[in-house]
Amino acid sequence: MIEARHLRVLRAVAATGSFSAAARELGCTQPAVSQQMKALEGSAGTPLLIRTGREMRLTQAGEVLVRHAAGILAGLTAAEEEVAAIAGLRAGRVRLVSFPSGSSTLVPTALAALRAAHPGTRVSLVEAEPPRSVEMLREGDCDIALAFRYGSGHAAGEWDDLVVRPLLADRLVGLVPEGHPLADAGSVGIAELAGDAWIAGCPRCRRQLVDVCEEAGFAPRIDFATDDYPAVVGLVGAGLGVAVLPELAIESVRPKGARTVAVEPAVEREIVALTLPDLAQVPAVAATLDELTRAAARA
Amino acid sequence: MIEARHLRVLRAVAATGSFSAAARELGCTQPAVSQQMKALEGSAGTPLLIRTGREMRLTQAGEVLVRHAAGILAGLTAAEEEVAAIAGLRAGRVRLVSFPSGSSTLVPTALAALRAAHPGTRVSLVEAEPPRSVEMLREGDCDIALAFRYGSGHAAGEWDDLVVRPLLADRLVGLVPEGHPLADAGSVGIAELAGDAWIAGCPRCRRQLVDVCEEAGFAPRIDFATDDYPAVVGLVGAGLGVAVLPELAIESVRPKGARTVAVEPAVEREIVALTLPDLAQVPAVAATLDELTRAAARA
DNA sequence: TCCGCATCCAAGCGTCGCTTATGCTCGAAC
DNA sequence: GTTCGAGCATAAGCGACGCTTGGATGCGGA
Repeated sequence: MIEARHLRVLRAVAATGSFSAAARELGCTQPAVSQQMKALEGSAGTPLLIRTGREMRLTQAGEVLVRHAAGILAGLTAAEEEVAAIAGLRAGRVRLVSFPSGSSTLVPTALAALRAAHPGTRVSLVEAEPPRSVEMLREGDCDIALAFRYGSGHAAGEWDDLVVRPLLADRLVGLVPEGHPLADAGSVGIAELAGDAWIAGCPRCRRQLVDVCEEAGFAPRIDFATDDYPAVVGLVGAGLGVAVLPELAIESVRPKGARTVAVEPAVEREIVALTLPDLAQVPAVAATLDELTRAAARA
Repeated sequence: MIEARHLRVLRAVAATGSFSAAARELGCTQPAVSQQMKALEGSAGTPLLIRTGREMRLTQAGEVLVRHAAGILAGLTAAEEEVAAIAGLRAGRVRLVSFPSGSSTLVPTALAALRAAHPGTRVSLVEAEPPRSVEMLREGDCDIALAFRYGSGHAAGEWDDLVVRPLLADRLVGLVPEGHPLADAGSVGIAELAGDAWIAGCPRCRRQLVDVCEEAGFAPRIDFATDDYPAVVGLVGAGLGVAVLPELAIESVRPKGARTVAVEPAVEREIVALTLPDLAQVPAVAATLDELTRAAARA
């Protein structure tokens, strides 16, 4: 097995024509060079250098090795540089999966900051709801999954094998049509909306809604359910019902004909970024996580 | 510094998807693979593998390294094979320098045998007399020099720094024209030719002739001198004088009009093959030396 | 003939890398 | 639910490798 280290020394010897000069160039002692060349000749099975008096010449086999050394060492340094570029955030790719309301608020902010700090890193964004996004993460189809969970109702240990980076707590707010009796109330109890028609969000949010209402002593009459939050806002604005939905989800929606009210008891969902333990050590992934955290802090 | 050995292991891990399987393939233990991968990740500065449950996947940096590993390892094995071909006499080149009478007798026999035994080795042949041939050897312009020396008259230690492979002892024979009084003598003393005209050979042989004659008590009258031995034979055959010359030199010459006689005292020149100590270890050079020795033994 | 330069050689020592042995986790089968 | 097998990580021990230091040798130039 020829070692690349030996080829590097051989090249230096061939270039300088002397063991001592090669040692100076390589920053080691002359016996080290001498020993490495002896070792290389041993693994080559034939002499590579002929020491005739003062000068040092290559044998045919030595010339062959020096010729190959150029390509091999070039390949090695190219590999090192490419890896160093990834490690140093001058290159690299992160595959991010986010739920819809996250990808319209947190993600753009974080990616803009990431682009400014490390222009070489590329981020691809795909939208998926949990648990699909977590599944993708476990299967290696993405590097970071933005997900959310409600304080209650999520199985403990669900993400125990993952790195969970909390980003922010997203409060649920009520949304009622203008003209609704409670439209101008600063805060409403959830039970006060027991008689209204409801418009629910995504399946997990709908389940959460049902749980909260049940605790308040009633079962909501759900007339519509859609995971398209702008559509929810539109339905409420059209007077078709009331809704509770995450603050983040309506941040980028103009609530035309609808009014937001605080609801009691206060309910929050926790928005987190998930990744695999090993991926958290990857520089580009870590940097993206940091920018997501920073974007959440600014929100 | 990324080591080729690590890349080989990484490639095996990527191919098999498991440390244990890679260890089996590489013929070592699983902890060895584990440690090598940890070392490689250390020198790369970023994770290369993600261990998620059962399966093992590559990170982007890992993919980069595996991609480069193909070229680097291919280059290494190509270099190893080419050197092994030289070491194993399936390739290689020997530059041979010979004096003229050697190149017409010993050399063809040896090279034919070498070609038969190792068809891959190529030999180039150039003619030069010593000391020019020895000079070429020292300057790296050839690998083997065929030379000769007389038992007396050569400086001791002249070739002390060289490898001297004795090939054969070449006896000097006398050559007289047909019709010469001694043409039918089985053996003649050199002094009996004191009154004849002489035809000398190459400068060194001429010097040797003068020395021998001086010891016999006379100075030869040299009418012609040429290093072209067939010409010497021709001159003697034309009755222009007598000569002593190496047996080998006339072996391939038809002595037309001349007769060979043994001379007393017997004089021999020693034909040797010279090479540099390091070159003697080169397989193709060593094989050529061996074939020269064998050819000399058959002569 | 002396001196400088370069290589080789031997000894000492630190480090590296492999192996063996052990613990742990995960996934599958019963 | 429990057991079993496979695979990875870690620690200890040990052998070998490779570097450095110091000295000897040899060649070439002044």
